Amino acid sequence: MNMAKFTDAQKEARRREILDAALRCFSRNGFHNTTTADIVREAGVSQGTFYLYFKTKDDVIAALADDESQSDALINAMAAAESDPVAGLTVLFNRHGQTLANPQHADEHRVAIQGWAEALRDEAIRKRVVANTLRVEQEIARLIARGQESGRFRADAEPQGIARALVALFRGLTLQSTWEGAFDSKLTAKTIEDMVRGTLLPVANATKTREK
Amino acid sequence: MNMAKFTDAQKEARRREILDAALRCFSRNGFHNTTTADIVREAGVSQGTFYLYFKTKDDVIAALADDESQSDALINAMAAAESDPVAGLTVLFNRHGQTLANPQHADEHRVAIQGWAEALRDEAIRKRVVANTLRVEQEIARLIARGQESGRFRADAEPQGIARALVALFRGLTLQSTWEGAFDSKLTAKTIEDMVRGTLLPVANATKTREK
Amino acid sequence: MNMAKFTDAQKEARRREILDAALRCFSRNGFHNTTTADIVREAGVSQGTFYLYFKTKDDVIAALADDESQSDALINAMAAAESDPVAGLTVLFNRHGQTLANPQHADEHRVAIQGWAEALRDEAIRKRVVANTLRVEQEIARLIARGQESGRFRADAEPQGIARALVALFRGLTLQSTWEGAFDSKLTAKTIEDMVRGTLLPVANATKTREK
Amino acid sequence: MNMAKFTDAQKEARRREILDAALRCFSRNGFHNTTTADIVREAGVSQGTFYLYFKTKDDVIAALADDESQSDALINAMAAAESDPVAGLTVLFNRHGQTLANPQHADEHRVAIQGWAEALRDEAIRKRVVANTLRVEQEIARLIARGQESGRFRADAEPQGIARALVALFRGLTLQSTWEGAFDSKLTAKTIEDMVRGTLLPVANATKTREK
DNA sequence: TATGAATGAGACTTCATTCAT
DNA sequence: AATGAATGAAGTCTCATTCAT
Repeated sequence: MNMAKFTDAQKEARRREILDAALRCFSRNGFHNTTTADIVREAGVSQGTFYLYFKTKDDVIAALADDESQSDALINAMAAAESDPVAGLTVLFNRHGQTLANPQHADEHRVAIQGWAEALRDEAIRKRVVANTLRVEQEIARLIARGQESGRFRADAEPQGIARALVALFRGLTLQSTWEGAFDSKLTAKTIEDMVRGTLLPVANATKTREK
Repeated sequence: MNMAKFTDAQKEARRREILDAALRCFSRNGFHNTTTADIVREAGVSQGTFYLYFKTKDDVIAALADDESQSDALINAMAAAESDPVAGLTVLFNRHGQTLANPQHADEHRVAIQGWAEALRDEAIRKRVVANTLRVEQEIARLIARGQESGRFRADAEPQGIARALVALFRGLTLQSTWEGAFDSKLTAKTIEDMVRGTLLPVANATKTREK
Repeated sequence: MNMAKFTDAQKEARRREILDAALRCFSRNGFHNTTTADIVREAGVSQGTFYLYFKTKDDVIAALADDESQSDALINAMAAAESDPVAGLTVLFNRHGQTLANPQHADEHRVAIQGWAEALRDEAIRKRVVANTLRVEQEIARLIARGQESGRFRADAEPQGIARALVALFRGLTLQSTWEGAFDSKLTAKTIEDMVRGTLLPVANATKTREK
Repeated sequence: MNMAKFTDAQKEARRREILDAALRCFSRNGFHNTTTADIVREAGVSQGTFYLYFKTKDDVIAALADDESQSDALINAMAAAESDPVAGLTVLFNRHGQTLANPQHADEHRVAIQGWAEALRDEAIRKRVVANTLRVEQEIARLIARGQESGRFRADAEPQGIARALVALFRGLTLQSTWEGAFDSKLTAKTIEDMVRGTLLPVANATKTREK
């Protein structure tokens, strides 16, 4: 017999196809109202093939949860790369605001929300989600700390608490923007900026900003 | 003739029992991993009885979504009742922070999160959740507006945007506190207060507070 | 305790109401797609009351099968009452043709057909239907025999066989007229008359008739 | 790639097995007292397999209704093939009489009767049954018309009406022969022949026949 | 006599997963 | 590596019937 007919890259590509198909299905109908039959139909493969790439249906959910982490991580990386922490935060906010308003990411958001619910009952998923949350929080806290070190952020702010609040805020906004078709991203962005400014910037700066 | 065998109150009580049982089950295993058999076992009634009080299993989910609305409404009512809008907001934050930390409300939060996911695919649930969101936002926005009228909040704040952000923030915190066993409510409460203060209070006040 | 609060007549009236309600329901949805809940709703009584008047749901079906017999019997009685057997048969045909075309009897026909199917699996119903069939056949055979005795029908006709064929014919026409909205009763009546004439009347008569 | 694991013929055979099993079950207990579990047990397949070949239980009923049509059509085809219309009718009568008396066809007749009842509430079935009825009527009417053209049948007979009456007659006889174990097919056949003769054959012929 | 809430067996159907080809 | 027919456990919901009031 000939072994390893397919390269790893080919196999990975196949896996991705199935994963993308699953994402679309899950977004449309939710995890539990999506059958493996739906997924394979959407992916254009057979039932048997599905099980060559995933051990169970829950496996797919977990794999998608990882994906989500990766995209978040990407955003963070970009933000952290900025040398100016204020600009870094701005990049972070804008990026996130854009994905909220961008219909192209709608599927991912819809599936992410379902993942949050799933995390309640699936230990593996929960661990991934929590770990991801902590990681993002650390990134943001570090940005804030750098801003404090450089004297541009108030020294008495709590990087940890603020970071956590910001992640929570983003998650909540994801919910709202996904439920409602329209989403006033400008108003929201302004509010967040105000909040962050009021909390992080020294009074003098804050005042100046307001007076603009 | 028409001697009502059971009063409406009795029937409502029965319904509540089933609803509470369902809440416990859903909290434990999630909507979709809870069978009607689980619910009736927990409630101590027969399968048939369940369908005497609910048309379908999804009906229970919707009913629970309503419940959630009611409890939120209660909180708001109390907050709005305060003559001092600043105190009103404080009541609101404390209340919410307490329920987050209170294990007694854990079931409700766990089910609420699942409801958010469910809202993505069930129009009826989505409408309820969105309507509830708007209602809460209005309440908070009104509190803020009253604070602005009395000159205690900055006039240039956007009540609507801030209210929306606060609701989002609360939702996100609900996620985090439910996933992680422990939740540093003190740090979180302080952060939120800071955020709100920095955003709402006039600079002079904000500064004073900070200096305390 | 006071016994016999209701007279038999009152009880019978109540029973009839339920029976009529059941007939309407069965006609609409068939025996098996009609629930006892449907029947009591249509009759305006409670579930419990239903079981005061009927032992089981099948009981209702049997009772309706009897009803059918009675109405058929009525028709026969009238036909038999005619002193002239030819006129008697004519009455019989016309009566039957009229009920086929009459929408008022539609429910009864629809339920009768279901009874035929039910007779296949329910011994009690089958016995009733067969007994009824035989009785009607006897009546018709007797009419024919009387016609033969008076010399108006051909002596070599087989009353038994013809009677049986006529009953079969009527049943088949019931099917067709019930399935199809419209029913050309005139053409059918003429055909039956021709058939009977050709079979029963002496050649001379038959010819004369034709020549008219 | 797309190596058809099973040929269409194999799949059709499997479908037939289930269909035949269903026929036996329906014949025994009726549509509504036959469970899908009964059918799959009789067919020797699993529940899941059943739903691989039929969308619902009602689907099976419809499929059987079609089968019935086909067998009837077969009979007609044979009758129509006869060059002599009188002989054609005879073939038709004999065929039908034989299946009535033949216990091998008992199941089909029992199920056919149930289909008649089912046609009252299921539009799809009704359409099939009515269409089938019309088709058979047309065939018979054509036979009669051919007989008239060749001068062997009376010119004043109404092919349409007679055909319709004959179909009705056959249906009614199916009922009777199915309810009662025994069925005097000889007497019945003779009666039908007499009826048809009396109606269709010219007087001279009719008389001659009688005198035989 | 009348009510209608309660019951629970059982019906239909779905679906994740397997395995022979 | 790929297929897709087969499986059967399990889920949701219905409904004839009972019984305490």
